[in-house]
Amino acid sequence: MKIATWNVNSVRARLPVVLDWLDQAAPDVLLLQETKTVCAQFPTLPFAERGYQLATFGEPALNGVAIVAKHPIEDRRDGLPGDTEDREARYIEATVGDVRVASVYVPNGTTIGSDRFAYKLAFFDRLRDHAQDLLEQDATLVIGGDYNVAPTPEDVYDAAALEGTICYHPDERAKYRTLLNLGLYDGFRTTQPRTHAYSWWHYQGRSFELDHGMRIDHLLLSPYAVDRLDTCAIDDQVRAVKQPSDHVPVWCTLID
DNA sequence: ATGGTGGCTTAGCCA
Repeated sequence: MKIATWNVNSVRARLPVVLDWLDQAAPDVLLLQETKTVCAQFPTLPFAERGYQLATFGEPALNGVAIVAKHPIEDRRDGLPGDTEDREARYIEATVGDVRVASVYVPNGTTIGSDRFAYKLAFFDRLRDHAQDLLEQDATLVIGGDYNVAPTPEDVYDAAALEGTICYHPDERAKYRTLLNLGLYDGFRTTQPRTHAYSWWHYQGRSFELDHGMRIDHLLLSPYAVDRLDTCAIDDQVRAVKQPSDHVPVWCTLID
């Protein structure tokens, strides 16, 4: 089973790029973030024409997550528990085949010390608590998404320069590590322990040409899932297409 | 360099 995650930065603006990649890569499951649309405006037809089913969770203009799958999407849940006031569409989870999958869009945090940064750290606590519940049910679990955290110095283009800045602040890295400490595995690091690779490059300047990127999109796997992990890779060539997302797909294959 | 780029929605926010 091939499972991918991709922050597309608007599914409507990115539709041709997403469909091209889908036709080439043919994943069984694609976990989308930043769809930036209400569900009624989600372009469902081109996915259906390709034999994919959809579960979408959106809001106007911002955020938005979705699960795209070749097989039936069952027992979905929209949103992360732990804060009834939180209306942002950042989490969707469902069962596809014998795997529980989730698409998560962790808040960016904007500025260190801001309200948005506090929301980001609190979101990580809620994600950790919920993942713990799923692990206690012995789920074969894959949580893919834009975590907006580069975990280690190997995951940023200039660790010294970026230390303490958004997406590479020690408080964020500590929150990300609490997920690993539950017993979740970073699929990319498990299969490629020392590869420097990025999943996001800023739109500004010549970030991609200079390879000034960060690895902030991750597939986290439960023990039963990582037992079946075969390959994990980042499709960085997708950043070079016309009108790209600032993120590229990250995918893994699980042995059936 | 308080800029730079992009999307949504329409000038300001969020990333």
